[in-house]
Amino acid sequence: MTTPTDTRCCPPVTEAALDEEAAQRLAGVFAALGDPVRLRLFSLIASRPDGSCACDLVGPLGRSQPTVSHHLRALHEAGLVDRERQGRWIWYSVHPEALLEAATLINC
Amino acid sequence: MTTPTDTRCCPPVTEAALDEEAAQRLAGVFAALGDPVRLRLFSLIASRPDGSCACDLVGPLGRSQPTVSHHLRALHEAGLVDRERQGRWIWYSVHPEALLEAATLINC
DNA sequence: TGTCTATATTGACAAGCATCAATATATAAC
DNA sequence: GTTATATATTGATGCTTGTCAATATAGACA
Repeated sequence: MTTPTDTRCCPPVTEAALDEEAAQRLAGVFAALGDPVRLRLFSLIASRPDGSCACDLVGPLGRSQPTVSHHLRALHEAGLVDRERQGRWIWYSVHPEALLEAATLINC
Repeated sequence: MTTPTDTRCCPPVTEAALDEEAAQRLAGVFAALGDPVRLRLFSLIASRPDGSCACDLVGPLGRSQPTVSHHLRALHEAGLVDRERQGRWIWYSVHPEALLEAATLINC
């Protein structure tokens, strides 16, 4: 059983100013979405219900494989995507918590 | 008379992948929120119903006046805040459209 | 006019980041 | 074992960005 609510979640930005610690954490999430290539990458993963194989993410972006891998790592470290090995492939899928907190903040 | 709805608004990220043009535009909004100082700055403005005088935004952030002015310009250029001169002071307030589109995208 | 105050701009610097080619690692299949 | 494929890491490069001190701009008021 998991906790139903994220205890770190902040109220909408219209209700209270952020403290430094929350700003640091949430800015990391927004920064991860703040690059056009990475945002498209994230949207490619999110738009497939079961996630995406990394091998399917290189072509559509017009960037080299190392660059895509670098961005996937950034999304993962920001808490936005999960990765799971499946044989020779690695499967990426949305990790909803970070996205939820970010959405809650700006959902006014 | 202004258009009542923003025709550029995108469906949630779980429904469709972004094209390059939309990714460019939305990444700009997320990038503006992707710095801790700027995110706190934005939250300070957003948490006051009538907006904030720039003069009230320098103190709480622990940054120099030029740095705060620089970040205010970044928020304004990203479409996140409006500015309005009121005598000797300049009033900043949330410009909801860009925030709405960003929130719609990640509100899953 | 001149002075005071609020805000913006300029210029410089260091740190960070997006990108790629080359290489490494890891799994699968033979 | 070897070979092939998928992904990650390393190292280098050029561009961007956050920051401040110094300066400029612009409005208010005497």
